[in-house]
This record gives sequence, structure tokens and C-alpha cells, in this order.
Amino acid sequence: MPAPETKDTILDAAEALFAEQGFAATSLRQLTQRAGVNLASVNYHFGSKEALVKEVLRRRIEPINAERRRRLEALDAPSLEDVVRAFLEPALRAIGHRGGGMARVFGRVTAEQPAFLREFFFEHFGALAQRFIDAMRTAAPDLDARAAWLRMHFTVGAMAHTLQSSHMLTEISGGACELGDEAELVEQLVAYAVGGLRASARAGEEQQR
Amino acid sequence: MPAPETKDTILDAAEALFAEQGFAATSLRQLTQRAGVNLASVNYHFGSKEALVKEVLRRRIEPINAERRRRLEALDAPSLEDVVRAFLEPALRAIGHRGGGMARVFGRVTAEQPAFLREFFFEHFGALAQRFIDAMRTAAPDLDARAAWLRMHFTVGAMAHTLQSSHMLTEISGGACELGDEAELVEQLVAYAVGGLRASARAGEEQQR
DNA sequence: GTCTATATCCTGATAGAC
DNA sequence: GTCTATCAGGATATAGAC
Repeated sequence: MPAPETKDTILDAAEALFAEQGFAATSLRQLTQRAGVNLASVNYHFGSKEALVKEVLRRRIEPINAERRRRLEALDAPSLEDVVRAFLEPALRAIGHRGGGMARVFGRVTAEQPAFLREFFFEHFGALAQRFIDAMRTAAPDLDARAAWLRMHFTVGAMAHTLQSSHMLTEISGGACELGDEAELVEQLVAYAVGGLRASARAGEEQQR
Repeated sequence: MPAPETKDTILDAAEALFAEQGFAATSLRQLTQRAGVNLASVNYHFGSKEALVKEVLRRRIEPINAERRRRLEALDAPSLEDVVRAFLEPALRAIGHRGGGMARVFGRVTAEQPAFLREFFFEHFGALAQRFIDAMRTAAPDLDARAAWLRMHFTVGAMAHTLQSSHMLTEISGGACELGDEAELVEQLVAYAVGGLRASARAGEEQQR
């Protein structure tokens, strides 16, 4: 490659700023200034701000989803926990990298869902979600399709919120909840999600343990 | 009251647009045009765009949190499910109102967390969160403080995502998950959250049911 | 309280020299 | 590929007539 430096520099700066401020609130001027590149270079390399946003997301989400698929396929007669872990762990691993920047961007796009990312969203998550739903229902046959989708949705929400703002937990808990390493966070979230997915459909029927 | 009409008209239009587009992406021009009021009236009545955002949130969040407190206090020796329901139901009830506009704004602010709302956020949720943590740990004594905060965080994420984008569930599930009424959604989320909160700390120790 | 008109600044995007 | 300069328009906010 001749000089991919500028492109990657822009992507890195965009990732950090989108994490801090969101997409709409980040201007190209601010972005290129932090990256130390010329204002016009964004449009030269990416064509538009929206295309830059998509590329920032794509370069991280594609590997994460590829690993999710790979891990799901590698499982033989998986338990519900195996399936949940295959879905959550690749995404949560992103927390440990680059100061958590991409983790927060990832959480943000899940929550913010700008209109121009709608197509992108379905393209990258539609088929994958269906595959995980199928695997979950094979592992837990008494989970009907409707409940499976709802609880997958809850799980994605828990994951996205964790990715985007787990750094606030220490503060709001008054120090009662120091964040540990990412491996422990994965364990906690997997345990929570599996427990939630296994619950019987009506809370009133829950057994006390 | 002489003429609270303009103020409320602005708040209603802002709520709808913030739900659709988020805060940063919504301009005062667009907002006042939809509300059918003059551009200058926002600054006259609220002082600034940020103050308007805070007022949009405050007029909905305060009643919701007041009901949460009231319901928690009304409980005598509550089960974990009682506590979770007292927290989730008042917020989810917002889904049925005004076409779900405020539900999506509420989900958005939980996820988006713009920097200027940081103080607002701690002011409205700090003490309340502590009270619910205490109640949860009384109902489930073997839940340590750290796990309680983490799982409360997961639960808030699941709730916020449900509030903000449950309308997409039907589409991404290919029709397999039609949304029912809000009462059923409450049951599903309460069951999921209680199941998640009750799970043992390490997923590997989970009992098959 | 409501309006018009405008001040001041910032936005994404582009043309064209180098 | 990178730069300067700039376009055309939109942003928040405000001054001042009514």
C-alpha cells in the first residue's frame, strides 16, 4: 500500500470523537483538526460525512460479526450459554481496545440509530440475528419465537448500554461498583442474559430459588 | 393560566422530533416550523436549546420517577420481582402514550447521554438508583453490591433499548415478533430482568432447569 | 408575547492551484 | 494527494418594532 496513513488517521480520530459526542454533534472541522489532516481530505477519501460514519462502523463491526458467526458454527450441540457467549463476547472484547472508543461508538449506533444508517443496520445484523435466534431456540426449545426475539432485543440493549456507558457505573454507584477487567464483565453479562432468557414467560410463574 | 399554549406546543413538537432524530440533529427552525410558532419563541420561553431539551425531559421524567418512588414505598417486604416491576413499569407505560414519542426520547437520553445532560442525569437518577439497589439487595440478600449495580445497569440498558427501538422488532424479525400491548411487554421485560438478576454470579455455575 | 430582520458563526462540500 | 479559498446554506441567538 502506498500511503494509507491519512485514511486511517481520519478513521481513528472519527472513532474517538463519535464515541465522545455522537455523529451529529461532531463536525468535519473538529475531526480533521484532531487528526492533523486537511479539511478537504475527508471528502476526498470518503466522499461524504455519512460515508465516513459508515466506514468507521464497518471496519469494526465486520470482524466482530465474522467472529460471532465463526464461533457459532464451531459449536456442537451448544447450550444456551454457549450461544449467548458467542454473541456477546466478541463485541464486549472491544471494550479493552483503544481506550474503549469503539465500544462506545458501537453502543451509540445501537441506541442512536440515525436514519441514514437504517439500511446499513439491516444489512449487517439482519441475517446474523436470525441465525442466533435459531440457535437459541434449538438450545432452549420451549422458548417461542416471539419471546426469543423480545429477549434477544433486551440482551442487545443490555450489551449496548454496557458498551456505551459502563464507564459511568463507578461514579453513579458512589464507588460501590468498580469496573473490573473485561473478562469479568463478559461473565456477568452472560450470566444475566442466560438467566433472563431462561426465565419463564410470565414473571408470576417464576420459581423462588 | 393565561396562555400556556405556545410553550406546550413547542414542548410537544420538540418531543416528537427528538424522538425521531435525536437532540443534535434537530434544529430550532425545524422545530418551530412543525409547532407552528415563531423561531424566536423558543429562546423567549426557554432561554436556549439546551434548556428546552432539559424541560422536555423533566416534564416526563419527574412524574415517572415520582411514581417509581411511590410504588417502592408502598411495597411491604417486596420480592425481587416487586422491586423490578416498580422500577420498570412506570417507564414502559410511556410507550402507550402519544405514539411512543416520549418513550423514544427517554430511551435516547439514556443511551445518547449528551455531555450537557450529565448533571441533569445524576440529579434525577442518582438517589433513585441507590434506593432501588438497596431494595433489590434486601429482596435478594446473596446479591453483592457490585453485581447488583452491574445488573441494574444491564436492566436499564434493556429497558432503554426497548423504549427506543422496539418498533423495529417486527421488521428485523421478519414478522416473527409482532409487538403486543404494553402490558405484555412489561411482563416480558420484568420476567427477563428478574431472571437475569437471580442468576448466579458465574454463568458456569448456572443450573439447567 | 409575538413577530421580522439580522448578527455571528459554523456546517458540509467543492473548485482549482500545486 | 494535499492544500487554500470559498460557496451556499443552516445554525443559535438577539435586537427592536408592534
